[in-house]
Amino acid sequence: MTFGKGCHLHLIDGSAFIFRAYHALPPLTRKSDGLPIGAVAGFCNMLHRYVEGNTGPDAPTHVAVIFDKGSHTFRNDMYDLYKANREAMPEDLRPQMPLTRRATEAFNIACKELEGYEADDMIATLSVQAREAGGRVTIISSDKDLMQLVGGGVEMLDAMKNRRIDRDGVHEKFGVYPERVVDVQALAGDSVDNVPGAPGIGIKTAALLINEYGTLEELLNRAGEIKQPKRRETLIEHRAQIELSKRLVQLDCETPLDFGLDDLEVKDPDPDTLLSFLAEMEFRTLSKRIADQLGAEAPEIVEPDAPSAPAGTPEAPDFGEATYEKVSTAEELERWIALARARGYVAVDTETTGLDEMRADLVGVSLCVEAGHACYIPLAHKEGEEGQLFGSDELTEGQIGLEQCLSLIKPLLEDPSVMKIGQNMKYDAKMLKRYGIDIAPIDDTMLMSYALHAGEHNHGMDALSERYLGHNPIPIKSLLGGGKSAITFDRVGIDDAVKYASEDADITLRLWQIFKPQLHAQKVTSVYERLERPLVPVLAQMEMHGIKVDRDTLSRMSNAFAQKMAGLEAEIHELAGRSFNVGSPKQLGEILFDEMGIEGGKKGKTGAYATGADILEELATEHELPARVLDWRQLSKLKSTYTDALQDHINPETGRVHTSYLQTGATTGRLASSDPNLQNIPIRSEEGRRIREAFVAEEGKTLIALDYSQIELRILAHIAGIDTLKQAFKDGHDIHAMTASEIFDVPLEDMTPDIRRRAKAINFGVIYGISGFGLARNLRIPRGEAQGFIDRYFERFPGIRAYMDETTEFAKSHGYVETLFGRKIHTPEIAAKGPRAGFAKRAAINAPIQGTAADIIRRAMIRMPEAIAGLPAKMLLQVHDELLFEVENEAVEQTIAVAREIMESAAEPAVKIDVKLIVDAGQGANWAEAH
DNA sequence: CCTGTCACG
DNA sequence: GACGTACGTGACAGGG
Repeated sequence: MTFGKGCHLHLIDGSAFIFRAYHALPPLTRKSDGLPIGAVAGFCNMLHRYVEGNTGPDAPTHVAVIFDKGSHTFRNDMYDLYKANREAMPEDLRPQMPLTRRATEAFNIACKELEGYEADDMIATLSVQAREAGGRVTIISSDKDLMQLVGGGVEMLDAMKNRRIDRDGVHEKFGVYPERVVDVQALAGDSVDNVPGAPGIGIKTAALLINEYGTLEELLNRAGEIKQPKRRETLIEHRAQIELSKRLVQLDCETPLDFGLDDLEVKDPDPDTLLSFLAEMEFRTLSKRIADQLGAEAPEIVEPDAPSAPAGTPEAPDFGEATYEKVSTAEELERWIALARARGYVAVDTETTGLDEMRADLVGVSLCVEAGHACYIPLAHKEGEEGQLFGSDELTEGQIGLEQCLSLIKPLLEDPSVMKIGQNMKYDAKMLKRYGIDIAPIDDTMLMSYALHAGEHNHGMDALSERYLGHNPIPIKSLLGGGKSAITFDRVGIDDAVKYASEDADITLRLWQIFKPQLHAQKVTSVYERLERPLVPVLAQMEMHGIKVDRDTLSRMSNAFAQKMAGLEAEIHELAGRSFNVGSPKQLGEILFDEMGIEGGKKGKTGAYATGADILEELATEHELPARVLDWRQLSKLKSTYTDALQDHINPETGRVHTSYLQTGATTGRLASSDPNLQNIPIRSEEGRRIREAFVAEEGKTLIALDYSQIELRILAHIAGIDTLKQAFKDGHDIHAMTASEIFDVPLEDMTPDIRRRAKAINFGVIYGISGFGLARNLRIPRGEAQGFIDRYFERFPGIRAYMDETTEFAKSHGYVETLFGRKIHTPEIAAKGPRAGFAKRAAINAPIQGTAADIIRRAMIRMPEAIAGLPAKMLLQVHDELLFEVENEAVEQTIAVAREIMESAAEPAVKIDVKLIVDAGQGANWAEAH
């Protein structure tokens, strides 16, 4: 195609791309040989993103990436100090420069440079040629030196901010239009390029003067007329320097090019060339992404867990060759502490007698400062051979005393200039806190893995070690045994303990070295630093506070449940005609469908009849027995899971229940609670709700519950941009009634509870990635009817359908979805075939909504301790959209006000949500009252 | 150890 | 055209 009218030339400032890529990424190296590769990686990513974005009316017909060549140009001949203050190119960038040229060629984009000229001059020349040929030009750069070229079909595009700069944009920046930009620059000078200009005159003054006198020449000729004496003298005195400056900033539009515009025509990349280049660079993610898009097979790249060393640590020894030391004297410990201080970071792991940090005792500490070089400090190992009934309580010889070790190590662990690295640091932090150590600052490999790989795999150390280091750690079972005969870590022989504990610290350090640069490369640094890491001390505090649970209340309820269950059991046996285990679904199924001859029994994959609540409920309309079983099951659940089990979780020392929050448990960013799970305490049934009466405030204190009202629907309204929903929230309307009114054409004043209930189910369904089947089951209506509701819903809210389609498309092309705060949730199953694809699709639709809500409450929690620091209040529990506090009676109102404000504004300033977040508050002597 | 069931948001 | 489906969790009991 001959370049002419209707053509659109894109000129990419290659150097700008490279430097941006270089500074935006950590110093990545190629795994196989340690070649610095970060800038090339960033460059390729930018190029790829650029190519991807080339759709629509602004798509180019011609394109070139223009590079600088050499450092000596004609400007140095004019002025030997030109760009003389530039720092030398970083050592690790230099070898990457030729690779960026190869990258450009691999993408099949014209790659041009010219000895003795700057890229800017070539860009100027090409722009002028294109403009004269009647075409459009977009210069992809934010370099202000290029602004003089704008106009007459030439625009600039700041790729980073995705902002187009036209003549008005230039005027905004320089106070003059493009044709006078060089005049302003000549006066103002440029410290970056070492263009002198006129001393004391900046862009503002320069623009003022140029606008007054028209041109630089006119200004210099009539400089004597200037009223301000200082300016007048400067201009007269430095006239030569100003004129030189103008020649320096003036771009050369007549560089001798050995190619023409027609040579720059846009071409599709050749998959083989591009993919083999990416493979050579060992860019795994990008290769895969591009291969998927081109419909080609991604070439194989050596796995990171292959024999080669992890990035940045080419000298890391194999685990087999690692040296693990036992530290048995204060001198040895001091030497390790010095090593850690010298490094500025140290991996730390604590060994204890159990998994409950509130009750376990510290047994030892391991440290690692360098891959393959770690130590273990045994502190409380006891004598006692295997098989011996009672171990002696004598401490094994050769251990530093606990007190001495703590006093030596405390300054290191609390030193703000030494980073402490751990796997699941919350555990170690809580443990150490009980020994008077506030460990900080911390990095956590488990949380890094979560920020990077949520949805891909779990984040336990064993899994991470195998996956990223290709090494299976020593199983703890091999030291402790299993089952009843399991021993605690203090009974493990010190030599074994040294191997195990040192290895854990070693693995942690190696994982850290791998994950740290990845955070940056994957753009999840801020997720990790703002949403994950700062939550650790907050959760640790909450868990250590615990919540007071009244044993007597639970015990009384247990007895009452037991009595009722016994009555029901007798009734059930009577109805069945024989006694059987009501708690056995298998036996129940046989009774119902074989012995009693009820029709419609369905067997699951195990061959047993299904007896779920939904099935029993259907049967209950006709039969008495299933109805009784349902009652029995409810009581059984409440008793075994709550009234009985909770009592066992009351810590004898504190009289409180201390849950443990798992920060990486849910893929979406939600927390999970365990041991016990305090996020599923009953509330929906009246009988179950009473269990909350056992969760009480201390004497003289009150429990406060604050929960976000409809947070997920509000987020949906924002993300999908549904104006009707936004307005309804703004007006404080009943959102389910409003939805019902919209889709069922019922005026609000005629709303019935049943119609509203249906709309509510649809609203929730939407959040979950609605299906006709799911809604039908939930509402117990025919599938066709449910589908009709959904169809009307989408008709009424087309934006929701669009959101769903866009989200699934995004998941398919990227392999992940994102929350408003940049949390990535990977969706590897999205490409699956069959029913798994359906699961993955709905999960992908739900994840940004649920995840954004999770991010918001996390932000509130992170800010909360400081906000309530002056109040006699403690944050105790989080239940996804609710926070529970315990506060002195007299400060209840104040605490509600403060906490509510933090929660309602938690998204800000990072994200502005179109719908206001509303927090409801309740208070009382127990959780039932407070909610 | 896995499955079914059921408690929560 | 059939198939199987609401999203995210954890604990408990039964049964192999």
